[in-house]
Amino acid sequence: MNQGMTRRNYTPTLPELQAFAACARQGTATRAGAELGLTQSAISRALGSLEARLGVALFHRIRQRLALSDAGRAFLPEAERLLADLDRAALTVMSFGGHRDVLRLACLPTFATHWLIPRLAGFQRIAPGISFDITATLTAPDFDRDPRDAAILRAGPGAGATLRGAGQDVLLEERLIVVAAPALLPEGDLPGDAALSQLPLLQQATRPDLWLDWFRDAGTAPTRILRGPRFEQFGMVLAAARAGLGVALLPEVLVASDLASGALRAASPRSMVTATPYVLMAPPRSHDLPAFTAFRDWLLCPGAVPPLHWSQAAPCGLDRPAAARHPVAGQGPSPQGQTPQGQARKEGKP
Amino acid sequence: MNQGMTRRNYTPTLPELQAFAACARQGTATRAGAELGLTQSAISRALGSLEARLGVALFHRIRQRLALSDAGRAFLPEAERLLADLDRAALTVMSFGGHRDVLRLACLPTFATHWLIPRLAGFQRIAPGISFDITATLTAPDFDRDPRDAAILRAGPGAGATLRGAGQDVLLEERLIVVAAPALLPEGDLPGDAALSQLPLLQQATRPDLWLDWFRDAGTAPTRILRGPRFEQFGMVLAAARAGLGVALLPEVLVASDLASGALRAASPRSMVTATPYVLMAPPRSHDLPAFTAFRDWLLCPGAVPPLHWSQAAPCGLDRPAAARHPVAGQGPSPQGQTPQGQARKEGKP
DNA sequence: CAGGTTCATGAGTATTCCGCATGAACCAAG
DNA sequence: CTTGGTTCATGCGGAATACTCATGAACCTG
Repeated sequence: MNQGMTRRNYTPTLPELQAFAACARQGTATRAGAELGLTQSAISRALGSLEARLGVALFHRIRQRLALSDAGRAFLPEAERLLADLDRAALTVMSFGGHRDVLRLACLPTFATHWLIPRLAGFQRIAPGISFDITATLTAPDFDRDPRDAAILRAGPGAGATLRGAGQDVLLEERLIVVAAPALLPEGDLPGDAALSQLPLLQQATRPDLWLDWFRDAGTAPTRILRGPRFEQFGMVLAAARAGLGVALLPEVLVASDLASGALRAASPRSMVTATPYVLMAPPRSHDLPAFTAFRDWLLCPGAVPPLHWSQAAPCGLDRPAAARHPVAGQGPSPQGQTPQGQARKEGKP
Repeated sequence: MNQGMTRRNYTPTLPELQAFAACARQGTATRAGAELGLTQSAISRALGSLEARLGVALFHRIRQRLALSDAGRAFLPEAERLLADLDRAALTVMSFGGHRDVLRLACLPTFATHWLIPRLAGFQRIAPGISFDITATLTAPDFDRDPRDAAILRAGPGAGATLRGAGQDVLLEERLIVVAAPALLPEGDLPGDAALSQLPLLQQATRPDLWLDWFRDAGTAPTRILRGPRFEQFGMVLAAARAGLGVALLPEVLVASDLASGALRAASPRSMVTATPYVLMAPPRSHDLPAFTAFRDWLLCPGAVPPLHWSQAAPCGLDRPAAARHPVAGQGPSPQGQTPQGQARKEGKP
């Protein structure tokens, strides 16, 4: 095999390390392959090759699953750190060069984790010369001081001078739905609002009014609505819902994969669209960066951002029904921590 | 190219990193190739490939030399650390490897150096899953407090409670012979005892009576016998003999290879067997360790411990004429520093 | 039982890594 | 100046690596 150079026989190859890390994350070689865009066969071989090379069983084969051995558990953080360091070192040195672009984005954390990052592989295929430096934020950056090229947040009023002159492109609306772990829901039809309010309602501390808006027409007492475990981010609320701690009101785009896998179920036929869609915002200087313009074009193109369970022939836009095509200049975003103004639109049966 | 997996296009390959680091060290691709066992061509390509991948010139080509660029200078420590970390991580996880047992032995230092360790390769071939941790000692370990699994010392009376309950297996007798560097010996027949006593006699400080025992029947004055350079261990005595400092009385098993190579010659046709053979001693708990029982079986098997110049077809036991098969329980060893009790048996012509 | 999922592995394919040979540039000695 | 040696870059070809498709065995569910 292409060990290359005079590497000692025990030195792992990068494909082996990647296969190992993906198997550890996914629990099966088949799913690791799906994550890495390879076949189960390639993963199985790479893993077997690595184990033979090191003379250690990194996984126990338990029926049709891969369970980390003690050695594998010890090796995993090392392998993941090595892979991350290698990427970081390359990106760092690339900043010396004029021919590679690093696009620096700020993004709402849960949206980055659950929507943006899983889709970036698609953009990489289109533009392999562009890489990313993504930081989490709840507030819009001051583009005059902050070196970041763009931010993905929810649009909204306010934010003062921080977005002077920054343009905004609407990516998708924030459609909220009610979900819960299947064990928490009664069998049969979906519960009505009255029944829902009897269940523990998971609270998002930075969006305290969401449940109030949801139950506006139900006449439910506010004290009851606001009672329930409280979490600071949507990501935490999502985890609590999965754990069966209660019923959650979450953006649909963040729970698509959990709904598909059955970890969560819709708990109401209704949904609620807020007045603050997700937007890409950027200062005028960013429009001079080829990396940014390529990224923006891709995000806004109706066929460019596939659903998470992407396949070659899948039509695009299934999770982006109505993306705006023109920037809304001068309008500030409402960070996740601010109460949205205006009436949230309701959908579904009242 | 064999990028492997779904690595981003900018992620360097290991051959590239190695070529880069070697060029930085050597200053030319040709010398880097020599260091890595490759041709200049392979190095040049790998380096060019890495630079193209990162979009950065890592070296300036100055006439016929490679000089690190600023980017290259920044990248070098990262690259070297990554390569080192990768090796270290692999070695670390390998230490979990394959059901390996570590057998902890204490052993007389010169016996370990000259007899045991040179023969361990043979045992490794039989039991590759067992490795060793060998420490030097002149005294028997207290197996109740000491974590060591076994010890190889000379048997003898005394030693009190340290060996309570420890079993002993005789490995081989201590047969002493007189040797010297060839240049120190007269031509022709071996010298008699009278002539020997005229030569400097190398003294073993922890075994002061050995020469007295040797010359018991010769009527040589004790003062003359005990005159000569004095050393604390047999290993030092052996080195002094090789250096031609004098005549040495040493265990035959420790000088076999020097006799074979001609560095030393027998200086007397006689030999003297002491009452304190080499023994393997171990507490009862060690008999529950598969590694120990395997080692003990190997040591005690008549065909298992070959002479140092071992070959596939060589009959075993040539240097172990009479190994005891049963443990001598409760009998303490005499450390090398103690005077043996009882009359040493004499062999050869008187 | 049938149907689906999983891992391991044979056989074959595409790509990477590398060696040999060569040309151009550079350097030192005569 | 010429000659001989050293260096880097690159064409061409071969061996090894990384991977896919297909298949069998084991496992799981209805």
